[in-house]
Amino acid sequence: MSVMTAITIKDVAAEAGVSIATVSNAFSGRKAVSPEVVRRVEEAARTLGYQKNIAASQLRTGRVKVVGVLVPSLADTFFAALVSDLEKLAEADGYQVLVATSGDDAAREAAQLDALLGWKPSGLIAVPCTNAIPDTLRREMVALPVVLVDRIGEEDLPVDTVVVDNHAAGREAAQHVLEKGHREILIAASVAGLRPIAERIRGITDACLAAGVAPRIVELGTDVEEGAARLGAFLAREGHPTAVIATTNVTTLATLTAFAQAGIDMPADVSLVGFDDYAWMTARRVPLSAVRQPISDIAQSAWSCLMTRIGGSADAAVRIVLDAPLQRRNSVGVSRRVLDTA
Amino acid sequence: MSVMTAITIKDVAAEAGVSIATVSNAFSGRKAVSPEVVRRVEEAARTLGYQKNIAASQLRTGRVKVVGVLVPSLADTFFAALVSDLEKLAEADGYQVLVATSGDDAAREAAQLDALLGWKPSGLIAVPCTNAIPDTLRREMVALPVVLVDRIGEEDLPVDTVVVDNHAAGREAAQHVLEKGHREILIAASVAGLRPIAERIRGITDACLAAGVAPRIVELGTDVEEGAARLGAFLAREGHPTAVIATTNVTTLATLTAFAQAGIDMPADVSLVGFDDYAWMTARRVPLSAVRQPISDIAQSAWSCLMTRIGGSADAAVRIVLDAPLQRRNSVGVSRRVLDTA
DNA sequence: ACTATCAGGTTAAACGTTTATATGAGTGTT
DNA sequence: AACACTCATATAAACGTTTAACCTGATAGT
Repeated sequence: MSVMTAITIKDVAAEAGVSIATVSNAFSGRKAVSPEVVRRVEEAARTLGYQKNIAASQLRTGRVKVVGVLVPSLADTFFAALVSDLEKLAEADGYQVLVATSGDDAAREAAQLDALLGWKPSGLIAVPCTNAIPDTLRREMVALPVVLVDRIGEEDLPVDTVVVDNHAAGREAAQHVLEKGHREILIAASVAGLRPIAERIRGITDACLAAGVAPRIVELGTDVEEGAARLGAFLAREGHPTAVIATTNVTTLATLTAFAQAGIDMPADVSLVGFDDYAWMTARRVPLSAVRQPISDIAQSAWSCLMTRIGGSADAAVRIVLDAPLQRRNSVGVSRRVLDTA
Repeated sequence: MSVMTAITIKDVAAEAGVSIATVSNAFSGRKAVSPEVVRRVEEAARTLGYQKNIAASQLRTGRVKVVGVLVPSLADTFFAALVSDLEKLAEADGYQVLVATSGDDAAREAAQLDALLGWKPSGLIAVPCTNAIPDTLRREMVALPVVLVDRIGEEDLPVDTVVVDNHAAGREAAQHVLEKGHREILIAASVAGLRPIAERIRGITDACLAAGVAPRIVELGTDVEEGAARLGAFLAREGHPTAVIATTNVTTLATLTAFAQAGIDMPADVSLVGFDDYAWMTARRVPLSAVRQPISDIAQSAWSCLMTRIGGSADAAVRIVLDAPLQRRNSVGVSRRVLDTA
């Protein structure tokens, strides 16, 4: 065992007694190679433990089966699940996924994007962290297949987008609590400026206004602890609503935490509609009613858009809008107002 | 806008009126370049939107700031959180992370490992999906810095490992429920054959046996729905224990789901100690007592081991064992047996 | 029997970097 | 004025792969 230099196609060629071109052809199958030689090459590769150097390969061909995926955070279950699904789809198509997280910070997002692009991936799926599309990305969009997901701040983007019908989702959630007689409704938003959140809020507000009710809004941020503290303070200061609608899974958790800390019983004291749908929401004495984002459909749609573009399609950009249906469970009770008058 | 070929260092050199070597030096700083030229190069790069081709760079140098991370699944919060932490640490050190998931399938694991290794990363952090180390990995371990985390089936591996003291964690959980007077204890295991799970079970069993109690075990697998169904069936068939100790976050969720479905009140009817510690565990009327795995410490340890190895250390392999302390909250009640005799 | 085709193989060039080596222009020193 | 020395820049080779172009027999068609 000498200097331990990596095994290249050259070593395999020597071991199999053929030229390197033949080895390459034997692997890729682009040119006919006799079965006997293929066997020798494969055997040589196996005994030597040969691994193709992807960098060299991609340098030569200019293409590589890699797609970049950029999300705000893997600590948020929604994005982790999304990436997980994308990864499975990618694997099925023989692609490798390069994951980067922006941490909801525009500067980091730009830096991560640069790093990602350095790999010259064949495509990119991104959940921007703000409404603004980073410059690097905007420039790249014309040349590189890009699919934007979830946080889309602008209309008429020149790339495919996959979003959820946030307005409808908000409306449905609001209608549900309104039907149960609630009139004092609080919206537990994460960051109201974010487009999807703004849409959800608008959906809720529209439905409420149609029923002559004015909902209130509190911003809880993107951290559970912090959000619980803020909501706790709000409740102590402003008094309890009869129903809360949370607009993200993080605010749902923050709300539940605040309820637990303040000894608020759900749904007896306050009702709640959560957002997103995870196992922990049903693993409770009172299973949560929640707006279910169709994560695997989102992943599926984004992936097939990307594959179509990588396949060379130059069709006009499509905008896929998916439904986020309300899962009615037991966390929304009939309002006391209704019960009393009954 | 002609044929849209990517911008290379050559274009930058032409634009700045210098040679490509100077451009390279201007970026890397390995050789002195006059400030004026550096400025011109940077400006040229900016106006052209130049992005270094990492593949070419890595081909030439043989090194690249990338580490592979292989975990069983990103859908499991534990691994998602681990990857998230590793990603942050990597970014701080200027490394990119290549994520792959094995889906708890040995064949997929081997395939993903091959794909990962094709990038010739400078290191690898892996959570093997079974007790057995894949051959590819075993062969690579001598040349490539590797850190194994969590699922370690063998002792005396030639690489650094980071694990949790699972035996102690199990013991502590068991002692807690024993102290509260419980004698009918059920272990909700995921897959008893997995080394960390086996250790946890052994820890629980040892503590129980010392108290003259024989715990029972039920295997629930790695899926929440499935696990809840299995536990439901077990409970219906065998009757209720007074306390359940879950050995993973998934089995914790499965147990809670089964409790909710069967209308079992916790802790009045049955007590529970969960595993791992997430926001949803405290966002409840009865916050869960659970064994808290120190995820960020695990990530931190694994990362610094890897960096040391990449730095060239040839010290003997270290084995880092971290504590997983029990978080005592309200899901373990005093057993009825004790209450009655009091 | 001569040519066209084809299968199976080789040679060499190219991809975009980095870097060892060469070059050349200043700047002191003698 | 000749020399050594430094500093900034240029030239060219190398990394491991793919692939166009070329070569050699063998087979088939006329």
